[in-house]
Amino acid sequence: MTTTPTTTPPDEEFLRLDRQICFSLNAASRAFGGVYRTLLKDLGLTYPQYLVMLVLWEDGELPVKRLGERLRLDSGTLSPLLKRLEAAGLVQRERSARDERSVNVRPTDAGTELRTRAALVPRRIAAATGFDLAEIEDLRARLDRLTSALDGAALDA
Amino acid sequence: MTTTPTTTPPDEEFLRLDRQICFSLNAASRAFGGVYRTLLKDLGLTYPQYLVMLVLWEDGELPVKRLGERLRLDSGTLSPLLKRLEAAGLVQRERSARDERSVNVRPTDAGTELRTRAALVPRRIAAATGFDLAEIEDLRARLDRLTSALDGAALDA
DNA sequence: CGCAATTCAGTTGTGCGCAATTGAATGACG
DNA sequence: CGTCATTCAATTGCGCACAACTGAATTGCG
Repeated sequence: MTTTPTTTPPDEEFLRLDRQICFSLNAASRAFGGVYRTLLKDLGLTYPQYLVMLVLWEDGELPVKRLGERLRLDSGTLSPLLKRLEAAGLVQRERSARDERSVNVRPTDAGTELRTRAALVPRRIAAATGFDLAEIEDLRARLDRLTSALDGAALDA
Repeated sequence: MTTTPTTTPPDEEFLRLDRQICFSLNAASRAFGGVYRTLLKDLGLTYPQYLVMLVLWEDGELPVKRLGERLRLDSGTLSPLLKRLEAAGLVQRERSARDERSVNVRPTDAGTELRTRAALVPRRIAAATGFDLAEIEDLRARLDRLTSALDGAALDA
């Protein structure tokens, strides 16, 4: 087949499933979910709950608002999630004294102790990917750039 | 700081949120979701529904099982999703005559017509990423490789 | 043929993820 | 000081995603 300049690759060509990055991205995200699910089962955490604990281990204590900013999640997701973590005895929530609209979240002792057990997770995840650290870092950088671009583009809606 | 061979980077170092590829991946996936949400609103489709239609546009008709294999989704996700697509008049479901356990799904005329309107979506998505086609293709290949590795690693659970 | 294992779609229950709304608390402004 | 807009967390409603289960249909095997 020679090139057909009058009918360059039509839009429909790009509708093929195997051409959609979003699909590959979505599939990779869910594949990660599966691996995390098995790894985190011992800790009694889901993957999003694990992300919340990561932030709390770093920051110690912070309002729900900041937590949402760091994780790109809103209160509709975080409120019930934090209640479950509180019910599990891993975090504590309390209204800020300075600003009673705000709720501060911090890990309990049990939540803090969980960190040492969680410390093994990243290495096992990295091993499951089959990528070396440089590859992972490169991919992460590309994905962050992608997210920034997409978030920027979403503003034009 | 010189190299400290006795205490190489501890596991805890990798617990930092900004070190987790999974988080970048998850964030990128949801950022895509946001862009698709606005783009697909005109078509009356959600993003997963759009993926289903992509497969149906390619294959014309196929059983739920095959649909799930191509999209990496199970019946728990697809059954209600397909019901909604059927209620919207975009697909038709019917029991296979050869094997009554199987249900074949195919686009209705309205579903097929939607394809021409959807043809504009991929280009607009590509534009939103700010990546050129080669970059997208490269990223897609890496992600697919990642998914394969993760799916393979999940089997050891 | 007859029975057991397998293969299907569908259902149920739990947990995100997000839009939209609610209602309390705060801050700005006259 | 009062009013009004803003800023919070929480709630509601809907749609995935996945595990576990159900029940019908089919296949395999003796």
